[in-house]
Amino acid sequence: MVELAQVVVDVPTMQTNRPYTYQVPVLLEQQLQVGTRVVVPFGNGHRQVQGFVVGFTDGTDYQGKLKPIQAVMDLQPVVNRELLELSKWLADQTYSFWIACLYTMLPNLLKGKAHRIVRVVDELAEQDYYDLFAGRDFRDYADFENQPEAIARLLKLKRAGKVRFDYQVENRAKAKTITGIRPRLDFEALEDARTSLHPNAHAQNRLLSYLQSIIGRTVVQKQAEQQTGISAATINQGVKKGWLEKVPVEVYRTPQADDRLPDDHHLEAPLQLNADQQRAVDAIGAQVHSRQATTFLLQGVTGSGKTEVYLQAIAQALAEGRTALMLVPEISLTPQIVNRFRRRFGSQVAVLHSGLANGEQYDEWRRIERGEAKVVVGARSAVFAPLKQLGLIILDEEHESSYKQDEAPRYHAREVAKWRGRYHGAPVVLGSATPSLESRARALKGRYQFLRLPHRVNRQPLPPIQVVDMRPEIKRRGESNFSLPLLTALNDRLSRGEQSILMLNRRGFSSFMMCRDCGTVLKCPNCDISLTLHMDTRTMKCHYCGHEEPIPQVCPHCHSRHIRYYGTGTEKVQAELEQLLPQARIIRMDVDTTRRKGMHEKLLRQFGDHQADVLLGTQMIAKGLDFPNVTLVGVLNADTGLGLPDFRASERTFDLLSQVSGRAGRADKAGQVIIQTFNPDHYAIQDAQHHDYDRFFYQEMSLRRQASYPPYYYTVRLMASHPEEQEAARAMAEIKTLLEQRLAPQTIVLGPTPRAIARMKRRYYYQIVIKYKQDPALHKTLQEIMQKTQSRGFKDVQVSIDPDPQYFM
DNA sequence: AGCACGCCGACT
DNA sequence: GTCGGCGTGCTC
Repeated sequence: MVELAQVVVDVPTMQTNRPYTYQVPVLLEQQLQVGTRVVVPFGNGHRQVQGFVVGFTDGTDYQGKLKPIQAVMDLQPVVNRELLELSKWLADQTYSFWIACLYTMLPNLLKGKAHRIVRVVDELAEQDYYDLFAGRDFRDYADFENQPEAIARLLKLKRAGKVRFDYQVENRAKAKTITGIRPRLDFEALEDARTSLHPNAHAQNRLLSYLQSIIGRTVVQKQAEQQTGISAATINQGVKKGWLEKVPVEVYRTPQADDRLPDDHHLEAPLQLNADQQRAVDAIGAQVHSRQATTFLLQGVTGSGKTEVYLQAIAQALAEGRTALMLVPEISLTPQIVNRFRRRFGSQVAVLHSGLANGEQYDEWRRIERGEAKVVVGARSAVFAPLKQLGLIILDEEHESSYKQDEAPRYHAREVAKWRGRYHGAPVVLGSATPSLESRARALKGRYQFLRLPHRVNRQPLPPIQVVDMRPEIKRRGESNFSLPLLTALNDRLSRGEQSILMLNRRGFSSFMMCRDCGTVLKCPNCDISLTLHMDTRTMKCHYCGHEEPIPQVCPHCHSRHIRYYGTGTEKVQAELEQLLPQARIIRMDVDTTRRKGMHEKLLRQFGDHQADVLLGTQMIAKGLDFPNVTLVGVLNADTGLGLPDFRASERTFDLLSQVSGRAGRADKAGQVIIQTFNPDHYAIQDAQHHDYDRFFYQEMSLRRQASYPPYYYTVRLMASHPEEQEAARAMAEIKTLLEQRLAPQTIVLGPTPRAIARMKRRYYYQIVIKYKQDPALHKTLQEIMQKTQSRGFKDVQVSIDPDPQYFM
């Protein structure tokens, strides 16, 4: 009985979203395993694609002739049984392609690159040969991109049988190697060589005795040269004479390890815990020990020592011979936490996030896969780290929306973590100072085990928060981003040599160009949204599609010269601040100043070294920063997020304000927080002012209950887009009819409505929001919709389904 | 996705 | 008549 392989191919469409059956050539039988990548022929012609072996079978219903697998790309499976199962579950839960889920779990380099090669197979006309192939007999098809005439000529030649298209899947995953040297002779033979040397050949003599000292070992050539002073030239001579050979040595591309970190023999000792921390560590440790997949909610105020609880719980998992996963929202923003883990656990720590270079990402992944790294610190996608024997999973700042991926597959790391916890019998700890309403509600219901750290470790009170009503300020002093109290406080810090952080809440706000005569706002030609002014590049940019154009001198509509920019951008605030406080040194941090790799860390280091007095930035500065010299935190516009049409607007505002407040007075100096707002009476702002999470929680819960929103209801968002607005609307109307036929009567279907940004990238968007408590028909119906929208009735309609969406705009 | 097949209008 | 446009269906 011949075994056949089931392969999921890299063709992300609904029609091909299932395994295909292939023959296994005898030569490949040994290497082929479930979870290895393969190259398979697919479709007509000579097309080949990458695929994953997901199983073996001995028969198939398929009537046609089975094709053989062409090549095996991996010596070892790249997806183990757990992750294969997880990928299947993920595809089902998020209504996405299995192949897309597999790639999401793996480092980028494991996505093969498909090359189309155009090969000359028959005599060509002189002109064609010269123009298209420049004297060679093959070219990469990609070279002809953006040359439609050339492509047309190639297709013609193909039809005439003069050229052929070949396919090649390139395996981009390669280990980095450096040169090592290894003796080829034994001690006596090297000794013989030495005695027959010319007496003047001192260098070679030294080389030979060095080789004698490293018999049976391989040494990195660079190291050998440094240690012994022997030159590369001498080593090359030795190779020629057959004394030694050069061999490639595999090395890991390790991401920015801080050189001040200790080696594994001088690791930092655990800190003394207070009673609350100890109780938390004990509770988690007990579940690690008994392998219970309990979910904990660890709610601790800023500065309550959550991280130390994590570290000690992880140490327990390691002591039990298990591994641990630590997730943080945006790791590139928190280098401090990575360093803290490295100081405690040394080289057992691997770091995994999308900011790494592909090579680094791949190498960290392999260290984990091989069991060399036992603790993984990483962002969202690190939840798929191939750790075996997982003993503990931690999600810090569990309320952060960045744990939800906002493109397909739209998974939430929290749910994946719980799945893996169940698989391994590992507890999951959700940590936050301001838990999501969903998590806190589950903790109260007993679905999660609730742990609290109500006290700060240093026993310092939380900093006082002053709320400044901007309405009278504006009346008194005119348009300004700075109220008098804030300005006074800034001046005060400046004279005392202390530092300040200023945050501009830019959500839903940016600087746009408007004509003062006719009111025309400069808009993106592809999207239904105004263009944003970027002074650094002196262009107008669309934040949605990337469209860019020069800053207009006159209004494109009425040709008036009175075209100005409005809105509050960080640049504009910086300019105003420079005028008000000319002596202050300011560092601005936003998407523009941190675009370049490493700029983030650089700016933060500069601020930490007190090379500036004020750090001015957007949301990105709110998280995890810990600068002892910062005693003032100002929020310039606390409420720009409140007006958004999103039921989580208040929650986000409360989280953000609580978060930034924690940045002031972390060490022995007392801190102060000033929040400027036009809504001083809003409960989100008031409760943040009084550090009162509970009050906010109950208030917000009652609103959610009234409006039937999470955590009382679950939500799903469906989106459809089409280049023609009516087509998008029509498709959605049809989907709505289907939903109403199938779903339970208690389920609420809202819409279809045009999205807040109705047009993006030349497509019109409509959405439907489903709210439900329990609906046995929902899952099947949504799958049916994904199928149905492939048919001709939905030509050019793109439909996406977002379970538990984080944003509704 | 990428390709072949097949139907239709526009051209040497 | 044939060339090439695009809509349709299939890929183990």
